[in-house]
Amino acid sequence: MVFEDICNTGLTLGSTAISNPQNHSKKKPSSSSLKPNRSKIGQIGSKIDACKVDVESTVLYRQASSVSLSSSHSLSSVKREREISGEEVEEERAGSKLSDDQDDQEGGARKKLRLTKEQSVILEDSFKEQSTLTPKQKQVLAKQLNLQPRQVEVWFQNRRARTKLKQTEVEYELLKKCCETLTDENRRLHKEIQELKALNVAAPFYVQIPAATLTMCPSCERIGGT
DNA sequence: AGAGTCAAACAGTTCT
DNA sequence: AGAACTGTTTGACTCT
Repeated sequence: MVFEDICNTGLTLGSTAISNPQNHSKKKPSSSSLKPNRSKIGQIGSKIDACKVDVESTVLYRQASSVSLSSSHSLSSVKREREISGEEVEEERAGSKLSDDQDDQEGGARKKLRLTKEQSVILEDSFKEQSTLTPKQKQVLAKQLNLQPRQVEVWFQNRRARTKLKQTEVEYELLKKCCETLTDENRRLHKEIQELKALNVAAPFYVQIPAATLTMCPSCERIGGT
């Protein structure tokens, strides 16, 4: 492989493009302090919809989790079980009620929706085919997944952003390797020059041309003719 | 649409 | 064992 092939990514080595924006650790705050800031009145309608979905999914998530937690499985298997039971979750999502889950919503703390395995698979498949959706495709997919079109839209936005981030990380690693290789090569060549110079000083036996006809370039220190 | 960000959910590790 | 802490993933939002 040629260096140009590796290095021609069109990227600049800016540190801001490399840093991971998600690496901000936070202590888990108390639920009462977790009020999302919602300032724009114009978006309240859609947010109410989103909240409703979250609340609904919370009920279902809890139901799925409580079953798994009663067993002796590890946390990861709990998650897997929840994903496996996605079909039930999906069914219940459609006809869920809010009334019997008021303890969860005390203080207005909002739980986060997690997509089921099936929903994720379908979204991933769609993304593989096309990374952007037409409004029509969005509608169809939302209906198929029993989600709000807005949720599908947001999922695609996030997916694009995170794909790009991963790609950037891969390219950064490639450029880093490329840079290291070039540095090594540069070091090696400098050393070689020094050795040749030393050799030249020690035994200039090969100079056959009369010294008077030769000139030395002051910058590159090469010997040339007149 | 993309970038930046927040925060819930989850996973792994350390401490008691 | 389980509480506490730390780090990661991901759904959702705002701003440009």
